Amino acid sequence: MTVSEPTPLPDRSAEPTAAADLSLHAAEERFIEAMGLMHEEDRLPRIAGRLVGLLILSPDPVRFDHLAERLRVSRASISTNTRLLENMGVIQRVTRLGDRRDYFQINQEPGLLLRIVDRFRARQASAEEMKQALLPEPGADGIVAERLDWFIRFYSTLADSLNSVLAAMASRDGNSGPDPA
Amino acid sequence: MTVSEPTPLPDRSAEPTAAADLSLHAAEERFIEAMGLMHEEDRLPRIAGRLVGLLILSPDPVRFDHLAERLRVSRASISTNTRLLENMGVIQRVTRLGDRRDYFQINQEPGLLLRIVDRFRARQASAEEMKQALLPEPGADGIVAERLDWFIRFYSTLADSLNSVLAAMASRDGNSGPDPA
DNA sequence: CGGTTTGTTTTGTCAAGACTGAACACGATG
DNA sequence: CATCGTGTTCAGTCTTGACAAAACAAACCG
Repeated sequence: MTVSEPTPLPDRSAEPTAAADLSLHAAEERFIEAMGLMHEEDRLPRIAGRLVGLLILSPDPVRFDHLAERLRVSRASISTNTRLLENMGVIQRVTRLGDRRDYFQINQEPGLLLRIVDRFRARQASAEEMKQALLPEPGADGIVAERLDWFIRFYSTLADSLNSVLAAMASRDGNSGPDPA
Repeated sequence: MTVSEPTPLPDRSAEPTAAADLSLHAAEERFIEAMGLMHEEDRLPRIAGRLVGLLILSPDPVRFDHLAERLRVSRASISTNTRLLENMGVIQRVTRLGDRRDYFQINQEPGLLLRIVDRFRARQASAEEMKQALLPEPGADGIVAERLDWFIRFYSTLADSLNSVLAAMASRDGNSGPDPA
């Protein structure tokens, strides 16, 4: 017999507070959906974004199958997207002695942001390459070179300032060690 | 009408094999394709990005049908995407007395960048809303609130610094008005 | 061993949307 | 008027990628 659920009772494995644990408040759902949409803008699967949202809101690591339940998606999707986020350094897989299930928690958020910096740098680099290629032909158009300069300056300044924001926040995080409650 | 060459050559304006005018150097093509990819990341059609790339490299306004030729796409696509970019304020349609064709030139680039700021602000707002909704329940988890704070602070700082970069570059641009050649 | 739990990979379906050719609108022009 | 030149809109095709179900793998248990 496959996964049989004849019992309508929520007698989950060991959680008496299961109801409070699995259901999501309206505001939480809104936040999670918003995160889904946001990450979709960044060309990540919507489920990946929802995963990030859910994990941000979860103080403790969340079990693999609970992720599937709470987001109401297939385990396959959870597997794919957790691995994706793990490789990007956005979330972290944690395990426990004597427990062969996987848990996940959010990382202190650099992953996604470094990605943004990379994108800016790529744009800068592309304009720089173009500028180089333009040099041999000086005659035609100073205006094009000017535009490329603007482009380069903008994206490099942007990437730099983003980096410094990141650094500042990282250092400020240093003191706020998560005290064991 | 701005003649692009000092015309030591006979008029070959209608010649499709006009090497200098219509064909793109390898570096130009690379740049244009890179711009296509970049804008695709920002959920704009690839052709729109190529259009931006081509117009950045074009000192003078480019004719509608030349856009289609040089990018080797249909006129329909040019129509759709030029209008899209026009509405976003990225490019500008210009016309000439006694000439019923449309020409296009790149704008001094604010359009796309303000868009980025908006996205950051949206993320900040979403986290702020969640933080508010979290307040009534003080008991559970200071760590979640901490994470949301981090999120909020990051994106607000980011949007601010981006804005100031934009402002700085705009003021430095003051001299480089669109000069009549 | 067979069976169970847990996560992964594969395969197929479906939707979104980019792009095109064709039809269209509309002014200019002979 | 018929026709051309110019750009727009519509309808259809085709690609891409997210997602789920099912098959699979591997560790564990009896």
